[in-house]
Amino acid sequence: MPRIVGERKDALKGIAEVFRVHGFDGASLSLISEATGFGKGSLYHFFPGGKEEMAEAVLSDIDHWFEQQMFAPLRESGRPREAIGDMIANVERYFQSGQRICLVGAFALSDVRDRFASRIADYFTAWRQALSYALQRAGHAVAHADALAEDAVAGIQGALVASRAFNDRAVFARVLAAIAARLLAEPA
Amino acid sequence: MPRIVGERKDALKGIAEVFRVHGFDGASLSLISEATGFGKGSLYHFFPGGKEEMAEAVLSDIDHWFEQQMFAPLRESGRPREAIGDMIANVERYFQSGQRICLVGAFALSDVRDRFASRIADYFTAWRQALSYALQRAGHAVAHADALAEDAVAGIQGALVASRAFNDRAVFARVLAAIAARLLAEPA
DNA sequence: GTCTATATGGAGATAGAC
DNA sequence: GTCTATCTCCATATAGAC
Repeated sequence: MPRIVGERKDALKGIAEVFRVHGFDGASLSLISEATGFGKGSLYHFFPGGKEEMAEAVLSDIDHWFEQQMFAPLRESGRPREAIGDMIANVERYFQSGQRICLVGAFALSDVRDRFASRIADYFTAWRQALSYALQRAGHAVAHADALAEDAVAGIQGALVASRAFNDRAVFARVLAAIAARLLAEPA
Repeated sequence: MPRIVGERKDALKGIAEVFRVHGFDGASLSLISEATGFGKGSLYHFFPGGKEEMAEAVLSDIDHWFEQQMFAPLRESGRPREAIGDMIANVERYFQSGQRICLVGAFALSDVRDRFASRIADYFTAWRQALSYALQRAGHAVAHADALAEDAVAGIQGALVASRAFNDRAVFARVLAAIAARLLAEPA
């Protein structure tokens, strides 16, 4: 008997989770089918382009979420220092203290990087720019703000790798705290 | 006609490269066969445990290389600040300005982490300890040295992710320079 | 829109001749 | 120690009934 009628967006969260845990290559359609509750037929109905189209949709979804929850506040807040503090707290929550990795970062490190290169670069570029702009409004010179922002965005990825490597979420907390301290230090 | 007789160690570099580029799952025996010049028969003769044993051997090889080239000098040099500077230069060279990723870091981020958890943790732990010890001899208090070392080890991984994400080796150079500046700052 | 059945290819791994 | 042939399994993707 057919399940309740669904739509494309209902599958996205489950697909994202499978890509996050198993990577693009390791994300088999069986796993995706299990995680979403949709059969292969339905999945190909929603995503005729197969896994590639699923990954595009997931990356687009993540981009949208970060834009709204992380980047826009950094760009628009009247209290830039506060917005930076909120970003750190959001990072801690979103990545679950390092227990959950960054799908975009993992793709960047893997052999599918070239296939999704522009989406990956856009995500990181938007983050760096939004953070740099907040730092500038907080009183930093442009060049210094750019450097700090780039260092922080990279540092967060490093914190994720390291906390998984050490298998210790405390590592994530400590490295993130060090990044926060650099971002929130008084402008020279 | 059979090729010149080889041995296990002749295959390691090629196998490592395939794992680095394609990840554990993406590293098919065909690719490994092509990269090493050995047929599947020979590969299974050298590594009866298949891909798993190949990965163990590669990780062990990398561990050995880093121990000799990077960790031992950090632990033993009479000029710790100089040793730290050398480490940065070695990192720049080894990872080819971010064009070459860290196999251990990539494994840590992927779903094979649990399978090789202790080797991965050992590699990062040895690095962190060796660097912290050099920082202590350079005049830092133990707690500060530990924190600086952890931040730097994580930061290098982040620099690799970011430079691939931005597809810009200048990112690697800049982030690595920022890490070096923190490591070489005068002790408080 | 959902499902089952199936096509086709390539995966990891093994056997055995040389 | 090397190779080719082969086994089995599961991958992505498709076709078509409901």
